[in-house]
Amino acid sequence: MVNSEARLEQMLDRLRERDCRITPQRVALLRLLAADEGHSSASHLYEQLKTQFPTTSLATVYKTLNLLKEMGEVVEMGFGDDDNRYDGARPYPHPHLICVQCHKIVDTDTALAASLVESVAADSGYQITGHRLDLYGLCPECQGDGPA
Amino acid sequence: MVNSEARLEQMLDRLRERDCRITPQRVALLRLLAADEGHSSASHLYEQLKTQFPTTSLATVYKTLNLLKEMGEVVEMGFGDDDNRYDGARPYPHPHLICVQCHKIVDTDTALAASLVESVAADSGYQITGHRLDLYGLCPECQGDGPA
DNA sequence: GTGCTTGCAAACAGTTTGCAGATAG
DNA sequence: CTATCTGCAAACTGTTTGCAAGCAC
Repeated sequence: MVNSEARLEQMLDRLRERDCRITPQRVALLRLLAADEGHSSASHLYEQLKTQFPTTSLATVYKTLNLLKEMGEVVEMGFGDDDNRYDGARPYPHPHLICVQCHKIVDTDTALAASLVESVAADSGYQITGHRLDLYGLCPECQGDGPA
Repeated sequence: MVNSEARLEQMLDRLRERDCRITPQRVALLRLLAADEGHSSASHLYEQLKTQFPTTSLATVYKTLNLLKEMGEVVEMGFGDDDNRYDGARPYPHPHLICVQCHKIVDTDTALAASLVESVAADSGYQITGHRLDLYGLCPECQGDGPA
């Protein structure tokens, strides 16, 4: 797990590089993202921010999120049915484990992902630039609980 | 590539099993899905259907798509930014190659996907029920074309 | 002081739902 | 004949945009 304060500083630096203003709202949002409070959705992040900035709006959250996404500092994960989730702690492709019951999203890492990408790239002639790997299943806690 | 007529019949049988009515609109939609006209979106399928059924509506497309999804005969792929795509030719998890330029989606198969899933499952303690693997890149045709 | 940022509200797009008439079985 | 399906229109939800006031620099 990366140090979330270091990650926060890193994102702030990237914002400064781009001559973006460092507002308290942005710092608070970046802190949430850097701490990886569990691949939150925009509205979840908004709820958390409201405790510190009661007048903040979802639009601001989305604007900042889009800015970070453009900068490549945050990865947006879209699902058809659910709202999008944002991964700011580790903004590079890595497999996600998604619990189908509690909807928790966990990061993983495996060298196999890279070899899989290479192998498919070689077979297909595609020039691979990125990927997304989501594994759906029951997390250990939910296996004990039995179905809802 | 599977035989799309056979796949069509298979889907029709599954509908009959469930005592669902076989309407001309449904047959036409299933035919499009079975032929795998390139992981179409709902509105693309709708456009194609309109040439045969000028009065058809998007709602009907969605209703049938949701029915098939429930039955597990079609896989819905959601993206945050784009509309959802539907894969009816091969309704089981397999890696997709997605061209970042022409947005074409191609099916692939690799044994590595299965070993990757097993490996992560073993490491994590998750009971994996499904997965989704999308590789983004430039397809061979678009590599030649250069950037837009 | 300048102009980027905020936050409100309204606009937007894709998807879903309700319902009356049509139709498969 | 009856229950399901169709197709229209309206509702819904998550996301984006426009704009005036506020604030970082």
